[in-house]
Amino acid sequence: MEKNKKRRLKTPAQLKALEDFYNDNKYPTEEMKSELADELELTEKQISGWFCHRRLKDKKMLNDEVCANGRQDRSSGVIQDRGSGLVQDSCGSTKHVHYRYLDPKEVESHGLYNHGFSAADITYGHKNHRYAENDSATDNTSSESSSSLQDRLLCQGQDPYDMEPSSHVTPNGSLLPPNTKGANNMGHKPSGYLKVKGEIEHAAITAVKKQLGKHYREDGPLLSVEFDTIPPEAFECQIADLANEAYYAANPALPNSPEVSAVKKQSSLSSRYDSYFTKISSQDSQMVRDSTGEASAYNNTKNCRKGTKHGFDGTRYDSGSNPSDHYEENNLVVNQTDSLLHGYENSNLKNVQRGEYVKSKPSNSVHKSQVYLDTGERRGLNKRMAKEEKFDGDRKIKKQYRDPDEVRVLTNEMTVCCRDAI
DNA sequence: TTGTGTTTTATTGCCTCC
DNA sequence: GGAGGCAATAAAACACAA
Repeated sequence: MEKNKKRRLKTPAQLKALEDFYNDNKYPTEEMKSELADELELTEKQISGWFCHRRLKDKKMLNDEVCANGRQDRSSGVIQDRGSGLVQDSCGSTKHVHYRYLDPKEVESHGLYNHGFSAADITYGHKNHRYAENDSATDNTSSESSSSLQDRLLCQGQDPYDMEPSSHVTPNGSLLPPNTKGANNMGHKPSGYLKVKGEIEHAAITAVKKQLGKHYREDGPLLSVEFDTIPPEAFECQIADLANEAYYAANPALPNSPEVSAVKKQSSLSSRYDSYFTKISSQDSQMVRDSTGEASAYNNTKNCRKGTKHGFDGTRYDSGSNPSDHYEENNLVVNQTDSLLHGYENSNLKNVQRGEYVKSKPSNSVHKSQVYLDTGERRGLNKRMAKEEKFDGDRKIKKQYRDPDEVRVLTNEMTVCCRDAI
């Protein structure tokens, strides 16, 4: 007690090691803690405490982000619809509400269908603050596999906010329970009826709505209504096909779209690319020297995370040096300038598949960083974020002017590896 | 330099699970 | 009942504006 009377700050090296370890495993075992304690010359108690507080911090940031995002969605007129049943009251506090107050039709009429699954949902977990980014650079195998948010993020493929209906719908169309793990990670744990209504039913409604596409009509029947068996010739109407074509043309990423098979093919491949690019980018951030020959000084934990972003920058360079390679494979026309300006979004293949949506609504991750930095709500965080943003920005500039040969090398590496993956 | 706000660390109590 | 985790709290350390 006497010794610990005055708390001691962890050294940067200790923090780095702890963060690294935390990114790999949020819940270390006794042996791990012991090893870590030995390595870092700390007590197991300190290690346990640090991990405990670190988890709390993650959780807190997660909640903050949910609130911030909720406010933003609200201000843009979009009702919260993330399968969690979250809405916000007039004070901005987050609440779980009974579903009867959240009419799916009303949700749709507010543009959920057209915009609700935009980048906001896809990149919702893509935190902008420092710890969130960190997690994106590692394979999170922990029990929470949360975000950090998990975000959690691009390379994890397990975004707690990623409520892609496809993950809830089996090939035969039956609905599976949503990823409750992800729901738990939201930091809001409704119980009993609300839990069922909020997590399962809403995800089901969302999935059905997405499958129905424009055929989901405001004046249509309730989703729970059972119908008589439809005669086999019922779907032979050409008008329906025409309608489908028109709609699919505008929404190539819809599950029912004729292009969906191609997109799906890309999807499975993309996820592999995503994870590989993450690894590459992680290595990239550690190994690649910039054009000035200056060794990268960013190979600490934080910047491994940032490496994820830059990893996508790498893919962006790839697509930039040969614009046709990347996007044409997806049968999507993406403005090259746009891809450079919004490279992070567009280079995320998940988002590319939803290019229309991404373009229709700015990325939430971008929004969030702006909100945080502009409003000054979180002063301390903002200060640090601003510093890191600046740091990151400088780095971006450096990377943008990196020797193209290096980019080419990376591109080739990726190509080879992707070929292997195939 | 000082006051204030934020972050980090340590402690404690409660809860859940085995 | 013990172990581990979570949440609340206190206080030191830190950052920054006036």
